[in-house]
Amino acid sequence: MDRLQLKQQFIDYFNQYHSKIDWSLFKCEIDLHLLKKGQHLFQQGDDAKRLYFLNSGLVRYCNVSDKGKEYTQSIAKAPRVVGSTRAMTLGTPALFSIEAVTDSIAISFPWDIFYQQMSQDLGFMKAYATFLETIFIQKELKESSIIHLSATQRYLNFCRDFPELPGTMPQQQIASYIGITPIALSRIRARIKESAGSR
Amino acid sequence: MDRLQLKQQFIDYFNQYHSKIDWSLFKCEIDLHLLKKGQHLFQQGDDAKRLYFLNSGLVRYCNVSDKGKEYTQSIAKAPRVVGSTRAMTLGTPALFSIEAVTDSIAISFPWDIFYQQMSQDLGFMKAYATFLETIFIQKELKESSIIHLSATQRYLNFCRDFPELPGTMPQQQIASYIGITPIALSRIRARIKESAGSR
DNA sequence: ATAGGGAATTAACCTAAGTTTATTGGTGCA
DNA sequence: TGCACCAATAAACTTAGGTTAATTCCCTAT
Repeated sequence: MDRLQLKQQFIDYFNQYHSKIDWSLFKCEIDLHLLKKGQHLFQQGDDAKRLYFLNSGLVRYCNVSDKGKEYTQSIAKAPRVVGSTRAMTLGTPALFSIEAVTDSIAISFPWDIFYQQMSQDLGFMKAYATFLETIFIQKELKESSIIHLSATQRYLNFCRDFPELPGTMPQQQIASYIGITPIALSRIRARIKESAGSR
Repeated sequence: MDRLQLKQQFIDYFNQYHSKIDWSLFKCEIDLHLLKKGQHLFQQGDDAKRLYFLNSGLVRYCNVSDKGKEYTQSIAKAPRVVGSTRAMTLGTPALFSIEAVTDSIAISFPWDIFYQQMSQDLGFMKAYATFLETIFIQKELKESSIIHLSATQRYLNFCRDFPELPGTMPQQQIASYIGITPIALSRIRARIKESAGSR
């Protein structure tokens, strides 16, 4: 799998959002990231001014609060654009790390150079806007689920949305995605199993 | 205050995100909304395919869950673009209502016509992308505050972010913004007052 | 083969917030 | 003037989830 192919996967992915993008503007240099499970694309606090494209694998966005609580904000499956919108656009340090849940492959390029080149193209901007709309809507839904649903229901939804993950991903990380402690998740799983058995 | 002035306020607002927007493309018809406190721009479940611009006043985005829990997702002060990104772009019914917290003035136009006209212009698309980046980042921060902070801390932050609102806005609504019941908020306020008195 | 370390489970206890119900306090309206 | 209604508070009780600590299980490295 060479760089050209990886780059083409990125282009194919973005074309999905808008078909008329002038990719001849895209000239910036590409970095390659081969991640082993547990390795990071970048860490909370870094200047994460690059745009990453996850060619294969699975990553999670996680951040640690002042009090040391770890929280998995988001889980992203390839193929997908990943990175910190905030860090890229405002130039502030990233508020989360991106960590490989499974071995993963990604490419990246400096956001400001890439954006400068591509923002000349209307097609790209339309695609980018659609991408932003999509991730915004996802965030709204996640917020709503945190507010309105119980931890049990959020776990069941997690199993529905990522059926391949329970078993693969450590339960601590699943718990942190749901917003609870691993102990609470363990209790919830026990209760689910029990009520399934008694039926 | 006539329509032309209200439209100009919208244009000024958007120019803030990008200065080179070709507003001659903007030809669609404008509706005017004069809202008394408590009235709605649209309601949860409506086809909210319009973009609204809040010229003056204050609104809240609120949604009611299956179980009848009300939650205030967001509070917007004029001048600001408001509306449901999801309902506009996907054409699905709105998941929240927009309600005037104080008497407010807004204008609106059909999103699809507006977008079709304005998306011809690169400057507009850059402004729109920047707008989306901004609201996405705000959502990320709100999610983080829900997960990592206690209700008490979220209340204190609310008072910091909207110093004019405690006293103006009913406490039920403040509670629903923080994600707790009015009873819980009342308890929290009592505890704060008490610990302030004992100091 | 075994010792050590992390992951998951379980139990006991604690705390924040929800629920129910009752009381107080304004505000508007007859 | 007083009634009615809603907002806010308060008290009593329940519950979900956090915290601490002990136990088991499994995997890896020696």
